[in-house]
Amino acid sequence: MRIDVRGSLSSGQAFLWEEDGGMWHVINGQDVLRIRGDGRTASHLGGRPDFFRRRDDMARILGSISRDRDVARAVRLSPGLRVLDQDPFQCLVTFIISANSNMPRIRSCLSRISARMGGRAEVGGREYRTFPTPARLARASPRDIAACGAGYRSPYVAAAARMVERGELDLARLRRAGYAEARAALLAVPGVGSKVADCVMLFSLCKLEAFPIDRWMARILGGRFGLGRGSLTPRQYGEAHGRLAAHFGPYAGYAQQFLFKAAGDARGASW
DNA sequence: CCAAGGCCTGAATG
DNA sequence: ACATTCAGGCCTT
Repeated sequence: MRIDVRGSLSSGQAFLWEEDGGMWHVINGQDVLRIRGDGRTASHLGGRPDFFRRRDDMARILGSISRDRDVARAVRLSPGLRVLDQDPFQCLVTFIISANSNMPRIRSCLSRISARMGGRAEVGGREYRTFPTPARLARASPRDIAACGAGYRSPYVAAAARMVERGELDLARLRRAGYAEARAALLAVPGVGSKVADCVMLFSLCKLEAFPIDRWMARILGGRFGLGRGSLTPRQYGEAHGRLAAHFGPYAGYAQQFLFKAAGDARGASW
């Protein structure tokens, strides 16, 4: 199945990207990815990032998660949707900032952080600002970060950058760790709760069983899984996550992404 | 562990 | 025009 580049980029996983003459340019950490319409990806840094997780066995994954009727329908609606494999530090900062916010503001805040603190990269005759390194962001004060529009999340972002810079949070190692270990390590970061941890794990740490339950997902699955309307307490989140992981299986994160995309499309979301 | 309240900020609503 | 409300939660009491 052909990868749906636009749909995947605009499904709430990534925010620093733009379409440019039939191509997409994505800021992924210190890298700038040039993505063609068919999903073929070139790295400015010269590595071989698997941004669209092409190594995943999609037939197996779709077969597994499509045992659920709602997921099967969502897959039929957006068969080219993919879970992205993003730069972990950028992803961590992104979802700390996402708390109690909305997509346009998340994007504008991240854009300013890159514009003011990111490196420069010339790609296709245009200059891009990449995402700041942990070291660079660790040097920034909460005021600097607040000036980018992060609001009360600013000290969390500063603290997270310092933890990564000092090696107290080893994101590269967590990519190879199990779900429980990665989750525990992330929850030790200020500004990171269950939901943000699941986002970081699914979108940048290869934990395909992670199933972020945000306000949207709570509404989408509310009746079926007894999630109720209000916000989930940590205990409720844990119990719900257990039920969802058991129901959707080892690729529950993919299921979540298809459900989220379908619900967003249904209400005519403009992102 | 649970509940309630507060929180930057800005677009959308009344 | 001006005041609430609400938004992909989390932290503190």
